[in-house]
Amino acid sequence: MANMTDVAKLANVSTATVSRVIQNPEAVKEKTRVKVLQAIEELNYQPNILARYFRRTETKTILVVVPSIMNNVFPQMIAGIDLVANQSGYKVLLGNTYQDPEKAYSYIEELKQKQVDGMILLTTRLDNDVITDIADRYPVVLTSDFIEGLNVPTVAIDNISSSREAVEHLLRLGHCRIGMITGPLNSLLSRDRLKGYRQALLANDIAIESVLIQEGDHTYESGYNQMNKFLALEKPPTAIFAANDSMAMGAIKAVKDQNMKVPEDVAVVGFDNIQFSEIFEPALTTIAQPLIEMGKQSMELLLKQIKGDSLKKKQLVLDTKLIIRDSCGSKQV
Amino acid sequence: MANMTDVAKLANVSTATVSRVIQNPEAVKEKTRVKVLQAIEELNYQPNILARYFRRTETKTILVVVPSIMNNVFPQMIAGIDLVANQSGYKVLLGNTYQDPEKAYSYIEELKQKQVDGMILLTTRLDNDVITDIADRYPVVLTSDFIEGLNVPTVAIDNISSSREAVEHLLRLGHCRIGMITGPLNSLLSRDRLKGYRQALLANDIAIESVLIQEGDHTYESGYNQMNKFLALEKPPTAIFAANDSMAMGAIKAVKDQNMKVPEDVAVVGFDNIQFSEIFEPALTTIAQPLIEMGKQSMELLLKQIKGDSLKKKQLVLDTKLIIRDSCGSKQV
DNA sequence: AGCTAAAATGTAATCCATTACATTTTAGCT
DNA sequence: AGCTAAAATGTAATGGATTACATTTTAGCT
Repeated sequence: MANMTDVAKLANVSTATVSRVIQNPEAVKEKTRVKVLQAIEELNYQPNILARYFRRTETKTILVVVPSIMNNVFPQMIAGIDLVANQSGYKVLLGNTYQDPEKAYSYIEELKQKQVDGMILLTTRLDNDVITDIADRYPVVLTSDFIEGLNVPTVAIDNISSSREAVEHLLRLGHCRIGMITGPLNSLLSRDRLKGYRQALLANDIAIESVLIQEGDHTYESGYNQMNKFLALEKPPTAIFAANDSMAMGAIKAVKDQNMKVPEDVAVVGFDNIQFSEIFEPALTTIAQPLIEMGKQSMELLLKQIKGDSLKKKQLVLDTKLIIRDSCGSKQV
Repeated sequence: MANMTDVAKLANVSTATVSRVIQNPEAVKEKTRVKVLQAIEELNYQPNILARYFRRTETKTILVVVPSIMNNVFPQMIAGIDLVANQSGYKVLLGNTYQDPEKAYSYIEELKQKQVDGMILLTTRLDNDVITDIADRYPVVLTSDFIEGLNVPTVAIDNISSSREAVEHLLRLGHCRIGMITGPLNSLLSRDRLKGYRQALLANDIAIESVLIQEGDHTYESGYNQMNKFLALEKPPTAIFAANDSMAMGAIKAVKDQNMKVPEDVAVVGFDNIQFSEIFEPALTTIAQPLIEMGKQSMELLLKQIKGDSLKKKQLVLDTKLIIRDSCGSKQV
């Protein structure tokens, strides 16, 4: 494999000139440029990227840390990230944590060791201090989990108001006994969605009943199981807000298995708008997150940091949208 | 940031010794090792990985080329790859092609430039010659698309016999007018699944009718549309083999929309066993691909190549499994 | 032609770990 | 003690692009 020196010799110039032809062609006279280009062609020269990375201490690679790529929402976010990254000449490294904070910390090491130019955290269970610390020192974007009080670049949705909107939709349809199946409450995101539920009820003078709040774990099965608890109640709820679509589907399945109907007997609203929620029967009424857009914006925000631009807006909150389909039985908004 | 020379000075040894302590500790006397380790500790030294990569011409990174990460089957394969890669100290770079061969070629460049140590292609539209060529020169694994006649390391399933099995299942249930919705026939995978369908019918002395074969594009919508064509036939098929689960679901939806029932009026069998096929109603009878396992095995195969081991078996064909659920209306095997 | 500023090019240091080869130290033996 | 083989350590070259700084060339002007 030919190196830069070979090219320089053949073209009868210095390596500096060859380098300039590659990096910054306008800085080289037309005539020399052509000469160098010919030499490159003739030797079939390709710059050694590893040498460049080493010299420049940059890798044109960013790391996306994700709890599990098999989870429905992440591939879309990653697709958005990848799209922008590609346009800007960056590569995307995948970091599965398998929910293990240990793993997450190991990815931070990669950032410290400059193996990557930046990092996007799609949700996290890391210590706030740690996040603040590395975000201070390296390009980092937090996506999806907005952590109040943290001054870290973030792209998120407003989980509280979105949940409120979902519940308000049920209220508007006349439901006043509304149950909620939450996500794991050790995560802020889950607590926020619960908070939105509470706010909506309170604003409508409906008392919060703790029997109407069940904690799930975002799986279809947990939605099924928690719904069964609701149905076993003396006075079951007439509507359910599930903190994500998988649980909503599980809940609906439980209703069906009791020979009852959705939305006639129980209305269900979900959250996420995963691909399948449209195909599911009844088609799920749900809160749509702009997943791809979130990915894109995260990458944009990261790029700005990498370039060293000062960020006017560090925290982006994107709009969600209530998608009305069939699981709540309403045609109007 | 301290470098190796700093450590060497502090520990009063040469950089060679420091390097050995890191790479090959047994080669260093206990006493010196401790001394060096202390110096490393004291200076908070971390080796410059980029320098190492450069020097060694290896990056401990592999590239996974995927048409679109948003497609249902790929995240699972990637998860399998990632698992094994992690265990072996490799990182996974994501290469979305967005179905664009141009993009795929650009990823091959990364391989050539030694930006990655190896590459796993999850399906591809690349020229056979190109694949053979780079597989000759670099560690490469082809996953999912088994290309006959190509002597390239491959992990795949037997699409032909799996499809045959799916159709035989329908035959066993007494169907003799069986339609097929294929994938895009410019892909070998799709043609193989069609071939299996043909073989099953022929083996049972049933003539192939071209009206009973419709080409879809793997989307839910195409399944829906092609099914409608079948239903418009004078003598519609009583059973359908869809080349993937999404199309199977679309087909079922079309049947339902005509106020007919699955499996009573039309039996449907799919392919892939995506997560959702279990939740879908009726739960899909389908061919399960061992996606995670395929990912794992691909990575193992790649690792062997990277290590330079000779491959006893270059081509792995993993078993699929017919998962009988409700969409064909059978309880027996 | 002669001068100057700007443009183009060259020189050589730099980034830092790795490793082939050379040298020194150690251990085991008579 | 003296010898040898083995173990441990050191020396210094190497990988290849980048770039600050120095030098040369060019263009534009009087």
